[in-house]
Amino acid sequence: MRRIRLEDVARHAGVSMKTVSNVVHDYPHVSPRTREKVQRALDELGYRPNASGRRLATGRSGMLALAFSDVSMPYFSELARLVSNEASRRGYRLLLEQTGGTLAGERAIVSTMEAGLVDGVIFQHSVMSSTEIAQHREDVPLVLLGEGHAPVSVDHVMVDNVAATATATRHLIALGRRRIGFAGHEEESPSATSGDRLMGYQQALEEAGIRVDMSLLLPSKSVSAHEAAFSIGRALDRGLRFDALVCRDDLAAIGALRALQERGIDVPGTVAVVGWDDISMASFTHPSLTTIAPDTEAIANIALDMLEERIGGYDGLGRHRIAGFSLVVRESAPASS
Amino acid sequence: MRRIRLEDVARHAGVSMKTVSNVVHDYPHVSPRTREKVQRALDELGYRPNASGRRLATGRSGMLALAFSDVSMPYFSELARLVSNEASRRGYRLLLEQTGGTLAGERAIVSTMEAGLVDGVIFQHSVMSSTEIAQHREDVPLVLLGEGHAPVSVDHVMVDNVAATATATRHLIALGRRRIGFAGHEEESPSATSGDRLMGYQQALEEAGIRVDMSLLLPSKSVSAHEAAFSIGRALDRGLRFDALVCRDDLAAIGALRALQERGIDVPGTVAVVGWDDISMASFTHPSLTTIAPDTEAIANIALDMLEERIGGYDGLGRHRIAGFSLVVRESAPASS
DNA sequence: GTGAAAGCGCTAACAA
DNA sequence: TTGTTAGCGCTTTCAC
Repeated sequence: MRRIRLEDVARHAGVSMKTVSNVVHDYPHVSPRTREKVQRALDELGYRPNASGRRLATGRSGMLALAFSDVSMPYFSELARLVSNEASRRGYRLLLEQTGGTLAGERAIVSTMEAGLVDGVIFQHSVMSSTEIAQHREDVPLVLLGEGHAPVSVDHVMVDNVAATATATRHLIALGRRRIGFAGHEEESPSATSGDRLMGYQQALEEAGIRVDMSLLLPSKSVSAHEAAFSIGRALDRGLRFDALVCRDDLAAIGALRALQERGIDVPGTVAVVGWDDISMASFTHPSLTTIAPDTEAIANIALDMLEERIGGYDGLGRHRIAGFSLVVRESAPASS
Repeated sequence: MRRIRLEDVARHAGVSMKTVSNVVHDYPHVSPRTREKVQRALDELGYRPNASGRRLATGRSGMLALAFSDVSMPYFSELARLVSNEASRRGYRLLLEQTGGTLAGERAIVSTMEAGLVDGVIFQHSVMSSTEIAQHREDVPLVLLGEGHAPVSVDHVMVDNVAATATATRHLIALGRRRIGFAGHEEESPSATSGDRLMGYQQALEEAGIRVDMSLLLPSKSVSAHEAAFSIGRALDRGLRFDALVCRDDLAAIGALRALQERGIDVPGTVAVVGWDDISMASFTHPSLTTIAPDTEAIANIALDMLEERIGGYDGLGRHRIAGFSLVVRESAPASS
């Protein structure tokens, strides 16, 4: 059984394709009689519009791509949920692209993307230089997410990671902690995200007159709970001591909790821990995590707003927007009371 | 600057569109000279094929849809990662669709999907009847994931939830536990998944001659760590006692750990807990979770295999495939030693 | 080995 | 208000 086309419906109803198209699209100027007649034909034949045809004719695909390293990471999956919901509210479908966090993966996304596949791209890059991204991407509307310097030509939304991490660090200082470590950043070539967070950490320490002790920097082989637990555990076993830990993200914090608990070290009694992201699991760890909650809803909305403006033809310079954050105080680093 | 089309390249190279197309697609029968000439034109003009055009001509979109309730749930996001990777390995892009776990949401996915948008759909439904899905979907290749009875016409891949949950329950029995509860299923109208798991739980108890005590069934308002923690906590506060808990999924188990810890109840000493899914967080809870690990890689692969066969024209009856599982023993319900 | 031309299904400008 | 028609960019017979 062949697919039903617009033309079939037109013939069946005894009208032109244009009229059928009008009915399908709920155009105002159709006489009730015609409309009804066409509607009946539509129903009888079970017409389903063909997306490719429409796309070719309009030049719009109705799809957006969301690209980042790995959906299975809670921060990204929670972001994907928001972006997907908001995109479908705005009439777009969402294409998911994973880069694996590698340069090759990010390059593949950027260069492979065929013209006309998607109307716009939201891309959280981590290794590729944003200038390189901008070059390849002059043809498709693009919004960059996350840290790093965006080139002037490209829209960008981020959270002030430096300020946020400083806030978290100050919270620990207010708790009376002095030997405050930082954990979970990449061992070699830290990402822009890690860089900013380290900077905020350092800033808050210096502000309080605490010297930054390099031995309290505990990077891990990769950004994951597992590797963080491993490297923090190893440091503890070597005899390193600290009374608080600022973690690169909640996964690292969860790894930290694990490493500390395995060694019978009390959290937050002996070591207070703060995370970053406020993934939903953060309320359910034991103890629950004090963490930075970026305003992901704002991120999703701003990104989509800017993308829609670009799709709509806006062609100005790249905009640079900041989304908010807040410190969510839970058990792993309670209020100083 | 206008987009470069195939025709532009053809004119520039002084050949026909067909020849350019041949070069683009690496067709064998092109003379080296022509090939080189065309390639040069391609490079000079910076040609990028237009996806919509190709799609319309070939009838293939190169896209698959993956639909389920909510990407932010760890089981789904981890599944999405696998499916996305495997799909792109096979040359497909992945469209993400969230149903919100509601009937309306599932219906929207199924009926809204325009023809030609995707070449196939992988759908983990939870409320919609599979017969209804099958009806709406005669035009697009479809593979159903998860529990529930699939209609004969539709391909389906699932894990034997009854057997798996029975295995988990037997593990608790072998540990000497006798008052074994079940937690985290939906309060009203349990999903097929919850139903199967409850059945496996019951089966194992009966096998061991343990009477099923209805008061040990602890449903929650919705499937989430939060609601599970709430309803388990409330039961404990009412004085209910048990020595083990089979949880509907890892999120429920994480909620259970939380509720138990808040009340100072030792896990696994006083209460042993098992989960379902083996989400990556399961290794990092405190104590880490003993859980059922479905073979999600197999699920992803089998689903994609079947989908590709359908796309390739296979038109037989629906196949019904079973993916494996294993019990991963961790701290929350250790080996009986 | 290469070219010409007829679609794929839909939209939109222009007529009527 | 409705119809006609020329594309959108690519693929693919079928000649040459």
